Amino acid sequence: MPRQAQRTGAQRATARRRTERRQPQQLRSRQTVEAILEAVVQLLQKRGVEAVTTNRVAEVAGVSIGWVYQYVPNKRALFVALHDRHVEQMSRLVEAALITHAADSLEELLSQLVEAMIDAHASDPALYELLLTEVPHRAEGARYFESRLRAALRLAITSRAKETPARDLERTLFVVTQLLQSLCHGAVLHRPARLSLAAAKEEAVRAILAYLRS
Amino acid sequence: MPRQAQRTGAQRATARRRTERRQPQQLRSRQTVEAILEAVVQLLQKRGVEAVTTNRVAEVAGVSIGWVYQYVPNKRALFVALHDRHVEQMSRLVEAALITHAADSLEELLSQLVEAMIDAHASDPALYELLLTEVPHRAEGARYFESRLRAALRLAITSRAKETPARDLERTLFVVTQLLQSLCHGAVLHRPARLSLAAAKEEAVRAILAYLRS
Amino acid sequence: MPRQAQRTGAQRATARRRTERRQPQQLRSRQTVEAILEAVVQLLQKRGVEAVTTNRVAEVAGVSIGWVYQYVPNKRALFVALHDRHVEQMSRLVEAALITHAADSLEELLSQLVEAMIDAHASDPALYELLLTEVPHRAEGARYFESRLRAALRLAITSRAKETPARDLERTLFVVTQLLQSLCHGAVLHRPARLSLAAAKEEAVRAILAYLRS
Amino acid sequence: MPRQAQRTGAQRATARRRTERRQPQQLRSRQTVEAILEAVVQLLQKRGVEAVTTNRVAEVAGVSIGWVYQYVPNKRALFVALHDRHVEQMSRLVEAALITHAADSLEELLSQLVEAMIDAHASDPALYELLLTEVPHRAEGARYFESRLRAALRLAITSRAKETPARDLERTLFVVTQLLQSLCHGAVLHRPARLSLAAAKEEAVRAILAYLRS
DNA sequence: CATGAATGAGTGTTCATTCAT
DNA sequence: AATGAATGAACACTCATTCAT
Repeated sequence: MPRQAQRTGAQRATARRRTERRQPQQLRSRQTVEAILEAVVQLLQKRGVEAVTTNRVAEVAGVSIGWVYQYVPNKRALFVALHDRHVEQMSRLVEAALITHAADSLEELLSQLVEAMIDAHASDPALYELLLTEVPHRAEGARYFESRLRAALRLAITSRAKETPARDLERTLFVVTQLLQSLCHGAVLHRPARLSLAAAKEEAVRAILAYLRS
Repeated sequence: MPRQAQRTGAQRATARRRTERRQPQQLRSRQTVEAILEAVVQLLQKRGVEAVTTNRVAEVAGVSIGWVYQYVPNKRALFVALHDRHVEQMSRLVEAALITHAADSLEELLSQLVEAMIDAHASDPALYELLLTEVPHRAEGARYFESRLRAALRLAITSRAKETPARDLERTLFVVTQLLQSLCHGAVLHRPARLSLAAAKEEAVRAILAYLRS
Repeated sequence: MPRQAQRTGAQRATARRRTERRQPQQLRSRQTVEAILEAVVQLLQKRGVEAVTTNRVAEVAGVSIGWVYQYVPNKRALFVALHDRHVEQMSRLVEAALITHAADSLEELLSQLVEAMIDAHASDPALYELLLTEVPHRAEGARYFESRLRAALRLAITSRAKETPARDLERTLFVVTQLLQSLCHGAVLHRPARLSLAAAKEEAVRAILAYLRS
Repeated sequence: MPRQAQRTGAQRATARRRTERRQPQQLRSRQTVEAILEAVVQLLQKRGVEAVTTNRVAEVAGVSIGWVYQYVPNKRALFVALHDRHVEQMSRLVEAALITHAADSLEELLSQLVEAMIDAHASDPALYELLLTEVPHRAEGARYFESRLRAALRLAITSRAKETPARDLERTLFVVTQLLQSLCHGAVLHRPARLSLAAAKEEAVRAILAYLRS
């Protein structure tokens, strides 16, 4: 993830206590940030974006408002952190799948990738939608995710050169990255009622393969 | 787009004076709304979402704040209207292309569609990105656009049955709708530096055709 | 009623058209004011004080907002006029009873007075209470009513000198005026659940007579 | 006075920190509320109801507007609190007199009651009048005061049974409550110029006794 | 470290009032 | 005469943020 202006506050705070109990503090702050983000999610789910106020977040997280400002420089950073966390989770998912199925066929790998990405969102589509539509977010986050996804796919495709006709890799990666994302995203959020989730997954893989093999 | 509660105020006012000056009033209010939305866009571009306050919008639009509230019931509706307008423009674009190229091949049609959709956003990518990331919007808008796009594509595909192998239309439409959107959207906003816009367009068409012909 | 700054607007308007159609105009404006006040009452009853806005009053009265301002200089005057109308109605009631029962005993007269005043309010106690508690009103109105009531009672008592022991008339009138008002008012608005309206009326007369005869 | 929703905020805040600084906090909030109400009174006296805006109240009270909203949920509650405070003061006055003069005759007690109630208002009749005519208030407040006054008078009268002929207590209490209130109220606000305050007091007692002994 | 009392700038919105037609 | 479109001052209220303790 690119350097974040928003983390500066927390970083400064951390810098201040370089010498002693560094590790425990790290853990502590990680946990605190996690609790805070969880509070944001809870408020988002139960009461919508409008209900997300810094004071309420602190209350739900069970910490004081002052403590929140030790880790998060301002409200916006709260949302940014939320998106970043999501991006990080998704990236890890993708990378894990890539490694786990390094020996499998492209079809198998894509199938697993689609499965993982869809399932990650399907557990709470409403929250995911809220995140995309109502919670302000830097496009940067999405771009960062795409760059990691692209890197992963580059590896996946180049290491399986024989399965696909040789073509401009840059173009291919751009397209595959978009397809993978939009088909998973669409399967969860915009799938027509008459299309089952399983069918959507199947078709997503089909589409990507069709492109790669063309 | 589904009927909008937000327009009701103006509609009621118009309804009251059935007989005289109907057209002028219609135009007037249409123009006013347009001026207001333009003011929102301007503020968005020049000073970001945070700067969009109802009073500022009125000022920039050159109307009184009271007048704004005659046409827009609250701030949120301002953003909704902005998204709706965008969705409407895009829908018209798609439908126009469909009709204009009714006699052309699928490849030609898709090519034109991609061209039109990309160009529509490429004029001000920053604004488009802002709209998607920072300006809160009901997912409904996107879903409505997709339904119109899907309807258009259904027509395009079924009327060219011989060009593509027969397959589950529902699945096909779902996929093509996603591909078209994400490839255009991605070409404008997430295209890697090394990929030209023209190349992205070309590759988008390639990808969709590859899927359709598979 | 003392000269009212609030009527000035209407008076000016009337003065402007001295020469022609004087009578019809008079009637017209009287009716308009009446319609306006009726609209205020309606809004008061159905939706509370907060709902009474000049624009809504005009709408309910079926006249234009500009037309309202021809007769009522500002919102406050609307409330003042409402109170004034009420005071006028009550005053007339008292005076009519006085004249109608000029030949009757003091007891009979008081009985009729109490009956009339209570009945006048009992038809819509809620509205009456709203008028007293929520609708701002100059104390002047109440004082004016008291002065007319006092004058009426002076006539009633002095003309029946033999029925009561001679005493300081000023004191007597002050007390009787207060008793009559508060007992009627109280009978309608503050009567304990276990006390019937009839009993309250009876007891009111009893109390006033007891004082007068003491 | 019935439990007030308006106080809940402060109460909850106090409850949260059970162990320490309880008393100071209590005092603090009590003082703050008092300062706020005093500010309302000041604005009322000097500039009228229209001048009472929440921001101005905060300013005059010497606290921040945010702080005001910690104790008072909305503007209306400000007025309600003002009335409640007044009702509470009057009730205490009545009850204190009742106890102080428990051993005295009914005449003496009534005399003291009248004295106390009139003096309480006579210090600033204009403010009192404003409160009744311009400051919106729930009728509930008045009813609550009457119920406390009635309870006090019930005790006073039943404990002096030999002084008055036995009669329907409910009726008697209703009447005496009204008389006491209206004569005191009237003595302060509606007394004719030619009647001294002392005379009004005297006559008030006379009237109540006359009724009780009849 | 950690708190949470206190702040007050800034917001969305209303509605009394005017005045060109 | 009569309208009602248009105004914009003013308001109630919120909430991100600070800082003394």
